[in-house]
Amino acid sequence: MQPMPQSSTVENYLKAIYQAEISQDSRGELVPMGQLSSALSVVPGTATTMVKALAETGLVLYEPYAGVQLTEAGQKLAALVLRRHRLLELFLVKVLDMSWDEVHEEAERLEHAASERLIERIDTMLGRPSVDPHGDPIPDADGSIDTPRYQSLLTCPLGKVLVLSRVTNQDGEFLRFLEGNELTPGQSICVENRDNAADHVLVRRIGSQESVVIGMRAAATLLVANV
Amino acid sequence: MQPMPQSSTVENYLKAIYQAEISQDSRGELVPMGQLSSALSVVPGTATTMVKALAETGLVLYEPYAGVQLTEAGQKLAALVLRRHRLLELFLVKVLDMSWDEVHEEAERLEHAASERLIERIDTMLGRPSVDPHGDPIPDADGSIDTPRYQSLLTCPLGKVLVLSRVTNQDGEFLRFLEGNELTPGQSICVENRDNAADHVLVRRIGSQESVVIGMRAAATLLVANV
DNA sequence: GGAATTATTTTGAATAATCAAAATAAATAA
DNA sequence: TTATTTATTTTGATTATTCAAAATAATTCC
Repeated sequence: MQPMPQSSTVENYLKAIYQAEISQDSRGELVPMGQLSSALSVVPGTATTMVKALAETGLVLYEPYAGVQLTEAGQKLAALVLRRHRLLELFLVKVLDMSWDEVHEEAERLEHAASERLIERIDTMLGRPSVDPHGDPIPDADGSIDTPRYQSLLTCPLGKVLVLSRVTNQDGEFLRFLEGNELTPGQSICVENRDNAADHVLVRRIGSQESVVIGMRAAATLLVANV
Repeated sequence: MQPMPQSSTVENYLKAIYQAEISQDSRGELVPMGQLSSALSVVPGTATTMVKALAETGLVLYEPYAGVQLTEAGQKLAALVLRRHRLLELFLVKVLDMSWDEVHEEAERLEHAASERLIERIDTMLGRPSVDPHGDPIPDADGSIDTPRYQSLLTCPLGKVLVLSRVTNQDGEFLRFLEGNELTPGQSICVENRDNAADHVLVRRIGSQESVVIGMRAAATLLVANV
């Protein structure tokens, strides 16, 4: 276990592995190199090299040809990066009045520059919030995170009033589309129909007459909770 | 003139050259490599190498064995880095309630991560301020800066009521010392005595009974204006 | 003005992060 | 199970930034 490097590159690798791990349908699985390298937009060989170095420092476990997995220490660091990211996003939206479709990129850079001290201030100022503007849960200062198991628009019951709770898709274009239709976290909605042939779902915001057609791919990123 | 790199290293070099240039007693002088390398805490050879690369991009003019100087383009970029730094400092103090002795380091990192867009928001929110918490002038968005010519505690008249306007020393220890004695920008003060033999000056804040003894080295960093 | 000192540049090497492309292993299909 | 396809790893280079130490230029000091 080597002295741990602390570059933004390392933080980005840990974050990517972390997010791949939690989005894995079945838990406890190794993240394959191909998935990691494309998440980070590097060629596969680069990811292999980097992950081997990370393994030296004890932040990840690496199994050749199988994949990579965070250790306890790696998980904690990754959660803290995510914490910084999400608190910054919320801060930019609430305090600086930026729009939710532009804060992701900004936070992507600031998360590596903001000190623990600054993040603490922001957390306090925002009243220790539990989710960011996209409904993503914010890890607390010791790295623990509470991730509610939501259903997506693809799996939730039809015709029932539900609360749109989380959007796991940072694409600015898509977020502006949602905002334009008032489909933002906290809104009550109802899935009126799901058409597999047409590959889309029909969503209506409670209080609106119009329903919105969303492709299945995109609909999978909209998560809902019971009222 | 090559495609311009845009790393935080480049920004730090430009900023250091810029600040060396304006603190130069006589203007229009080249900044020697030794001065630059020690400002950046790198060995002289490193500064030479980097400056030669910067010269390729057209951001600086380099004369071997003489020194370096910013071009028009380099000046503008440096001013924008300084703008980001100073707006961030003020923002951290005003909005996040951080203390003026801790914001320098924080801004030192954030200045390379904050987008023009974010800086614009901050500038607006703060009401387009002209100086940061240390009284350092904030360049505007097109890189122009208005630097009033202040006198220091070493050159100002004795026994006259003056306004402490700027502190050109970011050392946290020193700033806490000043704050402890309420010697912060905006306060009215008076230099009661200057003792060359003892290498110190005697300053009194108007409204206080006690006067404070400050060494000449440090006193040179306190700048004052007429009331 | 030549010797000693100081500043600057050069050279050679190191580290972090990356890519391209060849080599290899694993998975899939026939 | 052999051949093919796909994923992963290795190898050799490259770029940015840095340092140590040798070489060189400039300055200062009798």
